[in-house]
Amino acid sequence: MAKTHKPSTPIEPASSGEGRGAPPAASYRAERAAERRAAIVDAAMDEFIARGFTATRLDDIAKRAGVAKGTIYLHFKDKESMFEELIRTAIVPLVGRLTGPPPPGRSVRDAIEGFALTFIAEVANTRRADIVRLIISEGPRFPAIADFYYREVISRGLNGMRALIELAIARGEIRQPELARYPQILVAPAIVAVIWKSLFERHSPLDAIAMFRVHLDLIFGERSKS
Amino acid sequence: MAKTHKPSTPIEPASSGEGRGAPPAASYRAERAAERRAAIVDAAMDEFIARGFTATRLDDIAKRAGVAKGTIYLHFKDKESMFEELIRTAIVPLVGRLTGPPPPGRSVRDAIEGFALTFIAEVANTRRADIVRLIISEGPRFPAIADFYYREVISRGLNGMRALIELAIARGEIRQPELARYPQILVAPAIVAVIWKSLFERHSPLDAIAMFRVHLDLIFGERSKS
Amino acid sequence: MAKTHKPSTPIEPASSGEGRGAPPAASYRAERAAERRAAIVDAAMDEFIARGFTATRLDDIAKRAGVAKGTIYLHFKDKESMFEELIRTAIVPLVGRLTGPPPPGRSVRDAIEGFALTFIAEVANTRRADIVRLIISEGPRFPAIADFYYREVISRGLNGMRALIELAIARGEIRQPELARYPQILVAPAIVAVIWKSLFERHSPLDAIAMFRVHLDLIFGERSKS
Amino acid sequence: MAKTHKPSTPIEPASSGEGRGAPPAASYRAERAAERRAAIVDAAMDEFIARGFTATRLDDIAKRAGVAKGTIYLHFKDKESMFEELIRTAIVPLVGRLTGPPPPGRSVRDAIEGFALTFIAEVANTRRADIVRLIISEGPRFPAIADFYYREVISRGLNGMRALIELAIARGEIRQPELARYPQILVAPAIVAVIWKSLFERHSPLDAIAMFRVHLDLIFGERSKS
DNA sequence: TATGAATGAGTGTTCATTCAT
DNA sequence: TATGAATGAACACTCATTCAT
Repeated sequence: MAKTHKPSTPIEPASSGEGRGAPPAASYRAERAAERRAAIVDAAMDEFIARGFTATRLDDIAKRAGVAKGTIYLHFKDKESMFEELIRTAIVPLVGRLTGPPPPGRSVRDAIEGFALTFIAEVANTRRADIVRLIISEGPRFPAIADFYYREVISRGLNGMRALIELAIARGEIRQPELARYPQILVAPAIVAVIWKSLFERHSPLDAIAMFRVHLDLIFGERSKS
Repeated sequence: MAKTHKPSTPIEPASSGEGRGAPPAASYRAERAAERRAAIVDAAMDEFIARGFTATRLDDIAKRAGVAKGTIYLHFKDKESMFEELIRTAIVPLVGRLTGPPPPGRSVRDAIEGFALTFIAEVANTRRADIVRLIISEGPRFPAIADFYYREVISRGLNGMRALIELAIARGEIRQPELARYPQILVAPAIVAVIWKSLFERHSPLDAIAMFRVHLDLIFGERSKS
Repeated sequence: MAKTHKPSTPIEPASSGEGRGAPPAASYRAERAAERRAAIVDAAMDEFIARGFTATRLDDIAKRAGVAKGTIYLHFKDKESMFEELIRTAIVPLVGRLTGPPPPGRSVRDAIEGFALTFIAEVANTRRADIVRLIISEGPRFPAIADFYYREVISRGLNGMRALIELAIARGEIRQPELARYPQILVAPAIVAVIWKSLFERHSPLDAIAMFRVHLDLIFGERSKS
Repeated sequence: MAKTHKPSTPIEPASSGEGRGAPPAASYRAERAAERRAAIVDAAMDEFIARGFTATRLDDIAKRAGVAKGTIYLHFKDKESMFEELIRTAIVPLVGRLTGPPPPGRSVRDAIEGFALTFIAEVANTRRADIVRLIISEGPRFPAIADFYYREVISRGLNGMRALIELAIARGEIRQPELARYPQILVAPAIVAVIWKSLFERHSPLDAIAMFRVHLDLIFGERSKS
């Protein structure tokens, strides 16, 4: 009954007409609404992750969020659009952090390793891993989600990776020019780690970071020191 | 909507059995029962793949299989055991082919490449890719499936891979001894290819075989010719 | 699985055209049919008693009788007529014994006591008690059964009782002439005993015979000795 | 078909309850809920009486009660607990009236006759007779019902009767001390009357009250006048 | 005659969605 | 805005009955 985890995503209220700078006194209602919405989003995420789209009951979401069932319909048109909106808002915040900053003065390997560590720490080892699994699960039934995800995350991410790889090739860090054609190879172990966590962690724990380092050694050549 | 693929698994009738004094030659009844069962299995696989476990309706399976709803219950106890049995019988036949034969005189790379080509041809580019996705999707809700799959497929497969890697290290084909600790790296691109096919093939087709060859180049060093 | 109780009623084969004196050699089939029918009747009785008409499954009857489900339909038109026929054949044999013989030289009390002891021994303390309960249960839904039972058992039985009561009044054994108008009073404790056995025997066992003797004492006056 | 009787039991809403700050006066919602629940209880009683537990369809109950099928599940967990709860609430109110008040200054016979008249008027000649028949019918399949009924009704009722009988013996109204051991005899004709009404009233009407008076004459001796 | 696989209408139960309060 | 009782379509599963063997 008790909710112990924090909302996975910062949510902005979408219902009221008041902007950010509305008088704080009058916006009490809007704040409450935003809180409720956040609670619903958070509860829904948990339930969808645990049961998948179809098997999730709005009743359970409402109970977990501490609101009445009807309240959900004040924030979302129906179960399906709630799900789609959830997936969107859950993933977008990640993209900026992962593809955003280009490499400073460090080696490309360090940059990629930094991204990978961030990804593994913030995705593979958190509830977000299950969101990725959820996208894999429900994607085919929600073309809109697959489309959105491909457009906003996959293609951007791969382009970012490709740019890094090309830079590394130019710098001589990577000697496999073909790799630029398949940036998926670069992230494949991270994807596998995410799936592994969801399915087999209890059968045999996996040290995603160590695995990824070995993978980088394959690509960049073994590290001299460290 | 059209069913064009062949039944994914050869199924033997499990329930009927011929009457006491029946001629040992396959009786007409037993044959018919086996046919019906195969039709149900095939139809169920299609539906489960298309909709996931919960959203699949037995009515649709029956309609697609061309039998009455009640007939399903002559072959399976309930929806859940049907699903579990399907997953099992769909995957097991693969394992033998993929882990079975140890490398003859060829190089380890050739052996692995052979396996990978088989895997990609028979899984990534067929309906079985969706079965893998189904396992990823429903695994967490069907611990029995995750258990079975880990025991029968994953651990065996990884052990096979590890043995090959160690052989390659001994022979000097691979220079990264750490790779033996993470055989997952070896197969990661194949997994990613499977997922890609299910979700993004229509956004951007992926040449799984070419990708895997680049991956092998990373591991074994670039091929001189070919 | 094993059937240990004996068939509750002697059943005559009703299907073949052969009379009783048919050549014993040629009647093997008829005998087998009669056996099967008896097994079905017996199994059906058990199941109907245990579950009532609607909740009884023909599958269970067939299994218990050791025949195939279809075989039942060779002997009975459908579930409903099977039930009605069962009730009829189960009750009729009793009527003769209970109302049949008029009192010889003994006192009326002894005659009634003899009947009552027979009834209690052969009904209240056997499976037949449950048949009575079954009639009470299903009677309203099977008017044909209530009609039949009233005609063949109740009215005859009450008339027999009434005759006995009037005889006892004429002889001075009973001093309550009104009793002849309500022969039900005479048998009421036996009915109550039957119901009690079915419902409350495990809560508090009831000595039906002793109770009935006390009841007879009320009617005939206390017995001088015993 | 027409529903003319009043709901058999005053029911209080068990599930809804008024919101936190709701006025303590019975809210409109709570009233409506109680009404609906009463309608369901009433309709269910009718259907169960007419068809027995298994043959009764929730669809019919809902239709008769004028509610949707799902509404039933707002008040009862499932068909079985609905049935058990119905039986309980249908019987309990009777017990108080029947066993409650000990005899004032009147003769024991008058007290018992008073009880019997009440019982016959309120049970044998009303729908409650069918409830008794229902208990007889379904008791063996619902041990919880038989247990409850034995505990709350039978054992209390018999104890009450026994106390009355012993009082009558002490006062010299009854000369059969053995009767105290079988209070069932006292009520047997009432039970028989109840069953008779359900099964054979249309074949031959029974004047339960007159019959019971004759029975009392047997026990207490014939009444001087009347 | 006997079988039991196959059928499909029927039933209990669930749950997304609505709407009076 | 928030509620949660009410709805009713939908679905898993059952079982009396049929019929090809």
